[in-house]
Amino acid sequence: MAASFQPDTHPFVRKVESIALFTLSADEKAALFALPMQVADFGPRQDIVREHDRPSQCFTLLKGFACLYKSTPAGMRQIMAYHVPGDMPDLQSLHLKVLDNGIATVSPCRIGLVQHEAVRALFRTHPRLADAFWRLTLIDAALLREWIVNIGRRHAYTRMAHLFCELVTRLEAVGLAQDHACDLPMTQTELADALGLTTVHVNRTLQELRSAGLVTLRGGRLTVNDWEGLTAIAGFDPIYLHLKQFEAS
Amino acid sequence: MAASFQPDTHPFVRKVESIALFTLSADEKAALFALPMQVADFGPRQDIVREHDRPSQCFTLLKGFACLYKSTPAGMRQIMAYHVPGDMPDLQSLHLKVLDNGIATVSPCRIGLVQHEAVRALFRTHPRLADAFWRLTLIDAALLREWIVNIGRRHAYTRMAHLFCELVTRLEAVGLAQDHACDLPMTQTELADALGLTTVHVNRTLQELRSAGLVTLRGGRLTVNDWEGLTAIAGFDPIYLHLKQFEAS
DNA sequence: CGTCATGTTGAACCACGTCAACTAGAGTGG
DNA sequence: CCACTCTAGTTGACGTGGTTCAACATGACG
Repeated sequence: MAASFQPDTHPFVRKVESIALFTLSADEKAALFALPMQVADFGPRQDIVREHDRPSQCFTLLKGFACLYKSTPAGMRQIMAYHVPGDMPDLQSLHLKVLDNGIATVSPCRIGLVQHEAVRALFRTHPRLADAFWRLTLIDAALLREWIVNIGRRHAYTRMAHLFCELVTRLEAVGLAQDHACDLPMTQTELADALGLTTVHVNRTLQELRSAGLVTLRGGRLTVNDWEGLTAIAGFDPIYLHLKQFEAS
Repeated sequence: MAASFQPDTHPFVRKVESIALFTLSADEKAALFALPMQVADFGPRQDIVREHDRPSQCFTLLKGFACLYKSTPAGMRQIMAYHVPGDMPDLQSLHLKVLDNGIATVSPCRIGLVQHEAVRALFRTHPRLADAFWRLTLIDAALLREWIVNIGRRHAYTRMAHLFCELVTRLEAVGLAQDHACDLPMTQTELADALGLTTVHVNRTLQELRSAGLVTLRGGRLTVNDWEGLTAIAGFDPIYLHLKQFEAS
């Protein structure tokens, strides 16, 4: 695995640890860390995999932001999910032969490629990890459900607020946000593709959110100035993120 | 299991068989069929499970149509998926403690309840079935991705066309549609909730599709009069359904 | 100091929503 | 067999959130 990481600071190990419903044994952690991983670097706005690919490997994001997207025949793009370090955006390819979406970088990214066969071998020696990985894919699906609600039933203003709530909460959970502020390297065009809006309208909506004193987004950095207000407007209920902190009892 | 079914005609057994990437052994089929299942009946438009439930069992749809939905604080409803006989709409609850969505019947439904523990026991004795079940949840997630694109980037006319393409294709795959015609028991209000539109606009769009000679929907029955035309307008690419027929290498 | 991507603005337009009334059928009861 | 009711579907007039197009501003970079 990447020499630059220790077992306890490796983003993917931490991610699995943070979502597993059981406490990982030292052995399981070591096995995860020992997954043979080929590191690769990508610039911003590059495809990592494309729709209709038939990959024999999957990857984990070690550094940077990536997004999952599709294009319509009419030439429009829709982003369906954002991924942050520790995520494994194409884990689904383990059981779905053909990719039904592309994955692109947002910022420059470092990824770790893992052969499907290595993952399957891991599951054979450590069956509990298969459950944890399954749960990873189920949490991703839960986010997709909330995005459908967000795009289908919220206006631009509350929709954007909700997206920011989600991103800040997720980034805080992996230590990439403090005090409701985080790096957010996407352009307004990409935000538009994620929200099902146009660039122009994203721009105006962003200004509304700013002049309402809720958030500022400039220079690739998001600052939430009024977290209470933002979550109230968005109607943000973090249950769907299935973070352990919201799932207690 | 439900006395009224034989192993080879049981909707759920057929479903698992139809999506598994391997051929089920007689033993595996028998084990699936032998899952202890408690049958229950529901009238139309009833909740089967609710958001925030913490179920210790999941269920398969034996008869009827169901939908997965969420409500916003503003009181709007968004349907995120439709489910047909053979599906297991809340399989996710096996690894996610808290449900982040409700599931309601559309038409009268018969369901088969299965304890989580029984499913886990099944996986222990038949490990390959765990892979097949995982794949089930991944296919559901693939549909969610396409719905995001549909709602985010298509206009009412093409959006509705796409939904009809999906439903007809899925229903044909389980033998519930012939000649691009099938029962579709949902009201226009429910269609609106699925498409992120209002009832009024669904009504008008439906009339447009009909007067274009593409489909007719009346009395709970959908008939596609011009399949080529409908798929062309919708830009329908069935890859995302991950049916084996479209996945052949 | 020019170039290129990204962000910003204004004015016109339209897809879709809102409101409110009306119609059609499918039970139900007398 | 008809009146009563309830739900689903239909229609029209009007309002608006978001798009479109096109111009202009800004800032990073070489």
